[in-house]
Amino acid sequence: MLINELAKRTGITAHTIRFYEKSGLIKGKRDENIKSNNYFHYDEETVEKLELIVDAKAIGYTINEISELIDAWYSNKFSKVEKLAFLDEKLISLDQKIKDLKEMKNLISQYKKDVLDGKC
Amino acid sequence: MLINELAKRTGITAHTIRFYEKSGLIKGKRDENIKSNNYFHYDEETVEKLELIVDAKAIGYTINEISELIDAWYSNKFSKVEKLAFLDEKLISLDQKIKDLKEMKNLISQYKKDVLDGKC
DNA sequence: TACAACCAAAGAGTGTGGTCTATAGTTGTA
DNA sequence: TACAACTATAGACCACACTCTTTGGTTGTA
Repeated sequence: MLINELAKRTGITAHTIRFYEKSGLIKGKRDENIKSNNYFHYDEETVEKLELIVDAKAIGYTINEISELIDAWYSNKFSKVEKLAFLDEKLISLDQKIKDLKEMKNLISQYKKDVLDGKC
Repeated sequence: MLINELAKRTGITAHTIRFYEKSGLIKGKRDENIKSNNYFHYDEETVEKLELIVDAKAIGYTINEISELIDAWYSNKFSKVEKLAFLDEKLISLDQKIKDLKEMKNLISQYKKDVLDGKC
């Protein structure tokens, strides 16, 4: 699959995909049989990764965090134990974020009460 | 209270406080009795606002969103109905964010299972 | 009165995450 | 074979949220 098909399938522009490639989040391969061009070819795993990137960005993960997450999942850079430790860390910080969001909900609910009571 | 005391109390640098002031999030007042200088003076409300800013930033709110939130709470720019509508909107988007975070938790838990099962 | 610590305002610089432009080459269809 | 549509690379540009520097002045303590 070439970059334009990948872009269509994921809804991410070719530009941004190239940016992610440059940032090390994904990796296309050249086809060695084709010498007339230098095009990148992408596989299904890349589609999965881009979907993960979209989700992770939505919750505020940085490119760097996403890169680590992809490594924990797809690469063999880390041992089983290291991968599990990293993923546990992510789960804990997600719980913290959820807690923070709930606190903000309480705060805003309090604001609402005060507005209703004409306190401001 | 002058800027340095405000900085100490909130843990935000004077520089950043001036940046927030320039961005319209907070407003110091000049003391009209003092003509030898042009220093800003801050009240307790500003401390509250800065604490709100810290919390809101932690959950990923932009300066602009925080500015709107402060207006919804402290200013008289908006009617009661407008304030309530705005705050309800914020509550809904917070719920969405919590949902997104929970989805990411599920995803990462699945990754953990796969790592445990030696699937990657 | 020297001087460190403080203050304001303007503007330059930084890092992140894109987004766009320019250039140059390749491919597929009419 | 003309030409639209595709590709890569490099680098410019953007908004955001700071962060730091410069300049010039004020205040409080020894």
